[in-house]
Amino acid sequence: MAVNMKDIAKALNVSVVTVSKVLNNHSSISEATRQRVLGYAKLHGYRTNLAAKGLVTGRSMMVGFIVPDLVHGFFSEIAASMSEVLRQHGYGLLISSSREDVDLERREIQQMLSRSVDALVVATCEVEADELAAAASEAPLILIDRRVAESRESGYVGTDDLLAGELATQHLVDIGRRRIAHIGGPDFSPSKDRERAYRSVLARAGIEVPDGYVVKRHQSEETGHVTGAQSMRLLLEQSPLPDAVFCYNDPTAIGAMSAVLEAGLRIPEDIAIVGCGNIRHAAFLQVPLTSIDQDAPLLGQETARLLLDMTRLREGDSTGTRSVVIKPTLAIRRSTCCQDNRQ
Amino acid sequence: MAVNMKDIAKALNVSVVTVSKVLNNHSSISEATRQRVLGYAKLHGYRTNLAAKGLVTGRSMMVGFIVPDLVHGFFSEIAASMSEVLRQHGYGLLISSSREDVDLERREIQQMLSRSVDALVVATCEVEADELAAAASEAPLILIDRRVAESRESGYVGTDDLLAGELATQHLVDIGRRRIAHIGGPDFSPSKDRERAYRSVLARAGIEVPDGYVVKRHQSEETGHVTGAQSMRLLLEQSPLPDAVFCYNDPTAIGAMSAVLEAGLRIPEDIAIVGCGNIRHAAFLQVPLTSIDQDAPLLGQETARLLLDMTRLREGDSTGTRSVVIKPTLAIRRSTCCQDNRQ
DNA sequence: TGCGATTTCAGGAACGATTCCAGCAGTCGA
DNA sequence: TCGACTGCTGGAATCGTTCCTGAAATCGCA
Repeated sequence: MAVNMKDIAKALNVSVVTVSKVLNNHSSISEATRQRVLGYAKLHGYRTNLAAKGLVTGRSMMVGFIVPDLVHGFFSEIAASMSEVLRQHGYGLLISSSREDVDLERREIQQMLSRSVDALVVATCEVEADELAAAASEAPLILIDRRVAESRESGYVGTDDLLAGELATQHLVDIGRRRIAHIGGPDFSPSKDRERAYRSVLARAGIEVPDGYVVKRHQSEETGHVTGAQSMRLLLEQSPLPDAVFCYNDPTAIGAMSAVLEAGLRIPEDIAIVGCGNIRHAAFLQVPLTSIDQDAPLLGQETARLLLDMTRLREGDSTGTRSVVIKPTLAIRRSTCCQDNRQ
Repeated sequence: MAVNMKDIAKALNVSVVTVSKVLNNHSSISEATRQRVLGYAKLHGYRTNLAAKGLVTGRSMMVGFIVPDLVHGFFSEIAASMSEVLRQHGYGLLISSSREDVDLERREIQQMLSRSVDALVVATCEVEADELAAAASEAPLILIDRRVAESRESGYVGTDDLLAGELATQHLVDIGRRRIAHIGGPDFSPSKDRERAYRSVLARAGIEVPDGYVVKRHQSEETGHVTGAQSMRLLLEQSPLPDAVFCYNDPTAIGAMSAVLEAGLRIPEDIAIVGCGNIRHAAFLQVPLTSIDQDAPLLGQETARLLLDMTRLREGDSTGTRSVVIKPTLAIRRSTCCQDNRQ
């Protein structure tokens, strides 16, 4: 069933080269042959074999995307919008999940390179920069969401996490809270920056952060809301009790909220909660959740753009920027505000 | 930087064939050469070029997955678990979204075939079976979630949607509701089966379905909760007012719930709601949502299994079954039950 | 009519790997 | 001493494309 160039060439009594030229819109082919080839190709449903094409052109027209968790709405939203832009440029998207496992991430990067992707997008859980630099030397690499210390070699697309932390914390200060706690995340740049901003906003406002007010738990296996609830229970043992919590992401905030409600306290009256990520159903939670919107679709689009730039770079036409940082915004809802401000 | 077999062969003064044999664990290579090749390969970070390998073996070790919406948790959960199983067998996953667009789906199928995937998994929005059959003749095809009329050629993995509809509706009957409405979905097998089951359970229970009690809206662009809310508003104009609604999926149910609450009615006291899909945060919604659990991770795993079977099929070793139907279960929460039964 | 210039096409090599088959030492048995 | 066998290695073809070089055909023009 599958027709290839050789078949067409044989059937039409021309050479394979001629067929190739017609199919790639090269000039220097007579209109008559052109039509014959085109006609036969369409009739028999000829389809380019991209693997073969890639072998000789050196471009597979595929982009690899490695995420820590595909089910996390943040990443799937990025994947979706990225894929959409890439598709329009003829690129396919090869996705795999590292499940927050450093070793697996390494293997998957190798695997992707083995499939000779034209570029690699990684939301890394890898701390060492060498491995990534090594990968970057083989294919254009874009780090997404999580920045790594020395990523000179690679591009970066992410959120302005300092601003994210600032918006969230400042908002809590603005609504009059003074005992503001924080639930942090794993040791990657986003949570570190968010925590840093949290501390500096409070310092600027002259508010102290008691020792037990910052909780971080490793969330290797369990999903975010489980660790969120556990962390919140720790905070509920503090005295004085916090009157607000900034959670470094939404799943954590969801867990925190359920722990607060279980303890018989009210949101936001007793404890206000801010999350980060603004997941799809944030407005429909037990208490509609105030959250920092990172605009995941935009992140995906910008990544795709940068990617296209970087792959074109080989062809000499560099446009410069290698790093895109997107400003987050605050979506205020019931969890920090007595008036239901559903967006 | 990139080392290939030719480089290794040249450096070690052996033939490419010898290198290939070592790397593929062929016997009939002396231990000495074996070690030399292996050593050199490891040292220089040799990596198989899977595109080249695929060209000659005819197996690209990639599976294509086409979904209507990547962001929908149901599909991303399937993708994640499927990818995990496939990964363990050396397969990569090429994902793309059809955005519920028949034309786009067709183009993406062609694109995947052009990349010579070893198998294709499609949650189709196509109603005509011909195109799919054509695709199936070129690569093993598995339909997922949505069944198409005559899919002899292809495999199928999905939920027992009749049972899903039955569980949901029967549950509403069991808790004493009698004015049970339904919000249906687009014209694919899952929603059709769920509606069919809804009607037959009610008929069996001797409960009538008034004319305006079944609402269906096209949800081309908007996300589920928007159409859910719109549909619910239509139901709220009915008289007598329904005292329960079975929504064909969770996003719709979320929208329906918010419309009910906005109208100043209580869930479940005035109107009970059942969804389907049991999305990740179903337990943390405004009112924790009773939902039909389709076990998306299991669906993904079974798809991967079936896939592996089907690709092995060429090699003569067929195991028979081409179709897997998974029994859903009922997850009862507040939206149908006054006692908070959070799982 | 003949020559160079120009269009139009064909052939061969390459891309990186696999696979089939042949060849070449050695070793063993007769 | 010779043939057969075994163990190891290499040559050549192949997969479907693209790219580069070169040849044939056409044409204009002297």
